Amino acid sequence: MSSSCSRCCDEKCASKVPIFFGLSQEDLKRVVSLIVRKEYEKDEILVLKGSNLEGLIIVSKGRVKAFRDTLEGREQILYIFSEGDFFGEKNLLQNRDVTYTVQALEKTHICMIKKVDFHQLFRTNPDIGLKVLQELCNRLYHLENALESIGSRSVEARINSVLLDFAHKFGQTHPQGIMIELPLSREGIANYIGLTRETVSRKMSLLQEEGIIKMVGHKKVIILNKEALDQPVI
Amino acid sequence: MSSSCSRCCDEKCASKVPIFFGLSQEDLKRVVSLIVRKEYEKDEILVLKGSNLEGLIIVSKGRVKAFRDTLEGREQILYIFSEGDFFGEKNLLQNRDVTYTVQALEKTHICMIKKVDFHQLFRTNPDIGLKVLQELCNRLYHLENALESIGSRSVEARINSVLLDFAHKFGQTHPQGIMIELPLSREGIANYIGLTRETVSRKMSLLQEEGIIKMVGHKKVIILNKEALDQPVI
DNA sequence: CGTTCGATTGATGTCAGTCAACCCGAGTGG
DNA sequence: CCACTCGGGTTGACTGACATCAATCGAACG
Repeated sequence: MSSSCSRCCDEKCASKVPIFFGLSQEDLKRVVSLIVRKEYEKDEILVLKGSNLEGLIIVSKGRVKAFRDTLEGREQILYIFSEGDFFGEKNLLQNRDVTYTVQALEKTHICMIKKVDFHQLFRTNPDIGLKVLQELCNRLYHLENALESIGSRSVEARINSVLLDFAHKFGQTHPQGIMIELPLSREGIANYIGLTRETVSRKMSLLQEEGIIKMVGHKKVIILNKEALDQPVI
Repeated sequence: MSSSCSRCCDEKCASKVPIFFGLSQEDLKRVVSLIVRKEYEKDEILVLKGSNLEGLIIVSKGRVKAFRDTLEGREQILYIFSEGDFFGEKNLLQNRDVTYTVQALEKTHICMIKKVDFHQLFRTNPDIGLKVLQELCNRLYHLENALESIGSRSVEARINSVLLDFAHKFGQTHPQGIMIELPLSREGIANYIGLTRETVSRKMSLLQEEGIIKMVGHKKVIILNKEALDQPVI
C-alpha cells in the first residue's frame, strides 16, 4: 500500500486529476498522503446505489460505468468515468446516498480521499472548491447534451452523438480517421442511449455500409467521416 | 429601481434564495445592494442560447423554461426554474456562453448579480461557494433522474415522472389530493419529455379514466392517487 | 479446434407519430 | 346575453419504425 511504486503512482494520479491542477508541490504531497488506493477487476462493483460512500473517488486507470436500474429492469447508464474523472461528490457535501451504481468496465485503479480529509483540504485550499465547481458545471453540460440527444426522437441522432462522445473521450488518431476502443458492448451502448442492442447493431451496420464508420472486430470502431456524424439527421 | 418598495422586494428575494441562507444581516444587505432587478412579461426571452451573460440570475417571482432547439426543430426543455432558482452559473466561473435559451412562462421578476460582484462576494464568503456547489449537485440529481425517465422507453413512466416532478415543485395540498398549476401546455410537456402533444393528451386522458388524476380546465391537474404514479409501469 | 457469448440478421407485432377532424373554453364584439 | 372566433386540447385512423422473438453467425479464448 505504501511501497515506493504505489506512492509514485499516487503522485501520478493526483497530478492527472484536473481538480488538483495548480496545487503547490507541498500541497500535492499532502494530497498524496491522504489518498487511499484500490484496484478493481472487470465487472466488480465499486459502489452500490443507495449505499453510503466515505469519500471522493478518482479514477486513475481504467474505465467504469455509472448506472441505475430502471423500473423496466434495464440499466440506464448515466456516465462513463475514465482516467482523471471523479465521482461521489454528492456525498461529499450533502449527506446523500449514492444515486447510482458504479461498476468497472475493465481492470481499474482508483484513489479515494476520505470525506473529512477532503473537507480539511477544502478549507486550506479554496481553489479546489472552484475546481470542483467547474468540473460539476462540465458534468451538467454533458448531461444537458445527453438529455437533448436522448430526448430527440431520432435514433440516428442518438447513435451519432454517442459515437462522437466516445471519439472525444477515447479516440486515438489513426491513418483512416479516429480509432475508438469502445468502453461498452452493443448492449451497453443501447443502455446508454435508451435503445435495444439489436437496433444499435442494425444502425451501426448501416453507418458502416454508408462508409461513415468501420468496425474492427466488435470492440473497436474507426470513424472515417466525422463530419457526417455531425450532420443534422431528420 | 431603488424605491423603498423594490428594495424590500430585493431583500425578500435575497432571503428566499437558498444560496444566501445563513448569511449575516450585513452580508445580506451587501448582497441586496449588488442586486439588479428586472421584470419580464410572459413569452419574453431572458437570455438567448449562445449569448454572453453578465451574471448570475435568480428568479424571484414567476416561472421560466430553459430549453434548446433540437436539430429536428423541436424544443428540448431542460429545466423549469421558479422562485428561488438560479441560472447562469456556467458563465460565472468559466467563460462559457449560455447553453440554453431561457423564456418566461408567465410574468416573471428576476434579480441579477454581476459576475465581478459575485466573485467578490465569493471571496469574502466561501460558504456561498459551498451553497452553489450543493445546488449544482441538486441540479445534477435532477438531470440524472430526467435522463433515467426519458431514457426509459416506457411512455407512461415519463408522464408519471413529470407529473410527480411538478407535484413536488408546484403542488398545493387539496382536499382531493395534490393540485398542480401546470407551468407548461400539453405541447410544452411533450417537449419536456420528448413526446408529441397528442400522445401526452391521450396518456393524460387515460390516467384520468383510471381515476389517478383529475384535470381541472386545461391548466390544472389534481393528483388523486400519488402512489399509482410511483408504481413501476411495464 | 471447439466452445461460448456477444453480435448480427430476419420476420413479425405493437405502439407512438402523423395527419386530420372536431371539441371546448376563453375572450370579443354586437 | 348570446353568437363568433380562435387557439389549444382531444380524438380517431392509419402508418412506420423500433421492439421483440428467434435463428444464425463469428470473434475471442482456452
